[in-house]
Amino acid sequence: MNERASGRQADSEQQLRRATMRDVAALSGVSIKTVSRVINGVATVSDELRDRVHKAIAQLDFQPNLAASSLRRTDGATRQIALLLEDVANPFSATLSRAVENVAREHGTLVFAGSLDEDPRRELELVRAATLHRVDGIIIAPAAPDHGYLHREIRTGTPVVFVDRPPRGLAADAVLCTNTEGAREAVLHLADHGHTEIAFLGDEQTISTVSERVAGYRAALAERGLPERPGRVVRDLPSPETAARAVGALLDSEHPPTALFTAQNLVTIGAIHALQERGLHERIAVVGFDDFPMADLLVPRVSVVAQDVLEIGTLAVRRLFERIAGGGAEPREFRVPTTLIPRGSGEISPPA
Amino acid sequence: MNERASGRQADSEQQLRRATMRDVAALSGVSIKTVSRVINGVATVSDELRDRVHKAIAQLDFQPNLAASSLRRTDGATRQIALLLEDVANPFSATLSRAVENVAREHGTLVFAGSLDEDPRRELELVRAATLHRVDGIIIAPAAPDHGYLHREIRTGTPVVFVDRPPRGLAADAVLCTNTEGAREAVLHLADHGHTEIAFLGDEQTISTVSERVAGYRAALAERGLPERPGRVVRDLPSPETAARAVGALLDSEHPPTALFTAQNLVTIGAIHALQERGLHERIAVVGFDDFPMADLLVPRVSVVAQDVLEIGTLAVRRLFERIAGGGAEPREFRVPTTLIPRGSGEISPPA
DNA sequence: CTGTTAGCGCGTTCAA
DNA sequence: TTGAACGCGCTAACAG
Repeated sequence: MNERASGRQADSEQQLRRATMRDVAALSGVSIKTVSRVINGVATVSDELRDRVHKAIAQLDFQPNLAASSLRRTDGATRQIALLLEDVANPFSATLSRAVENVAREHGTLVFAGSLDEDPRRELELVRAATLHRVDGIIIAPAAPDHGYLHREIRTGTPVVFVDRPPRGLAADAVLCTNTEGAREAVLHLADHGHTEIAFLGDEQTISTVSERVAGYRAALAERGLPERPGRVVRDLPSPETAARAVGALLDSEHPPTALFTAQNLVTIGAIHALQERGLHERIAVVGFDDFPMADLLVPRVSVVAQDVLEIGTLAVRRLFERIAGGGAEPREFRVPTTLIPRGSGEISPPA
Repeated sequence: MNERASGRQADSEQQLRRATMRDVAALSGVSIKTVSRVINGVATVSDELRDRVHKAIAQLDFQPNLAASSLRRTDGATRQIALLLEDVANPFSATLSRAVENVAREHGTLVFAGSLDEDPRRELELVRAATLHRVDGIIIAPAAPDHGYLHREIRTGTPVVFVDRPPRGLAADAVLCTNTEGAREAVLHLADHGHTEIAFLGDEQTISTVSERVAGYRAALAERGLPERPGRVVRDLPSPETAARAVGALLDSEHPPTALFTAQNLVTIGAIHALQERGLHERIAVVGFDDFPMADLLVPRVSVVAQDVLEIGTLAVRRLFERIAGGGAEPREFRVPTTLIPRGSGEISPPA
């Protein structure tokens, strides 16, 4: 009765049964409910009983079963949230993950991390897995084109906060960066260093993100009275390799640009590769959207418009916990400002 | 009865109660147990009842409560594991995290990710949190100096697999890389390019990791009949800044090295910074332990001994699921081989 | 301040 | 093939 019929042990030792509240109650000679009170820090327990219970807990190494507890509890909180990102291995997602963990820790809650890989089906799967586990809330950098399906989760008490990309077909909180303003600032920066021939290179992850950045690019050109030449806006570059090829094509065109605004991380990296291969990395100006590790070790150092990823994550998770606590405010969109970091590549002048 | 007294809704709509098996049973006119059988794919249910149940499930959007289920089921599996890493935001941890997620997904289980920050107390906290949630298993890149406290968890049925660093004071599975052989190969590589004055720079995260790498360094020197000059082994470099200073000191010393073996990521980056500042990055050879993003965009490209992080993570998580399934084999240490990647910085010859 | 009863949502046991 | 009773570990509502 103190062991289980299982082959799980690593050696020949018997597998131990975990102590329950009943065991603690029996050992300390109180009722199970008194143990519960002690565990939950309810004040109405005499010092003597509390001591006895604590001793029994220590002796048995009792660890309360959180799942059983939240099953019974009125608020039903499970003290776990889900964080669904593009890919936990990329620096943006990884940093976001850390920010969320830091705040979740203050709330005594654990974080499920999952990768969507830009796959809407994967998004559905992971959201479903999260609700099966009855997470207290979800933070999501979405891949799906429509999020109406989340309405049901929100209505049944699982708040959802979007990061990086806004919800579609659903009213929900979102924490985004200032895509348009950031892109505009980058392109103005290039223009102010004398460039009139500036190309835009972007990926196609989310139409909203890319289109906001294109809008910023165009706004900057318009502000400086620069024309947008045909073929200067290249999108749909899913990898550094395709980005490198696109840069090659631009440079080989009739009117090659003298500056590049690369609207995403991997695109920036691909562009730098292409420029290095042609020996043009000291002649063509580059400003990238999103900072990346090592950007200040390259030659030239890479100027970027940086997102404050920690701030985005922190805002998102704080908002989520407000919702979990019962905040019934209207859904809101938060915008975290970007910062231009001049390091060298964006300050290259055009050829005289 | 179909709503809850809670302020959680985002707008003025009523909060919905989640459907339970009881609701499904009532709507489809069968017993709760039959619903349970359908959910769990037990064959002994007539087609007609199964259909009725499926319809009711769809109509009510019923999602079984995994926690309640595992509370009752014999194996007690919760379909969640914990992954405790140095810092989910660093590339090594992030890649490991992705490998674990990929395999966990095949097993229908979610992954809690947590950061230890080299803090033993944090390790205890997170392991405790994981057991409170009754995770099915734990993968850990440990920070604590002793892991005896985990013996109890393993005995109560929570298997633990170590990654990157071995357990101490505990017999448990571990997946590590070939630190000694990798370091040896790096230093032999430098020696074979003509270097006789090779310095070792390392951090101090784990004595075992660093000391294995030092052992490899010394083995290589011995094999080539090279003496180890005093002061050539520098450890305890926690950051790129301290590493950069250490490189400066070495270069200013009486017998400056002509090649550096940097035994950890951040140390490598700090060393490159220092060399760049002195304009020596094309003259002093460098081989780093651990690959890092952008290593092939720097000038010169950085030669490294790379760990196969995906393989380490995959092995670890596979082993964990074997344990969860009840594999009672002896604890084992797996070693994943490293790979030397020559890119330029390690092939610089010493001055004639 | 303490204990008793009931039941969260579900799987198991066993009888029909 | 189906269902009733029971209990997993815990907390809520009430009684004393």
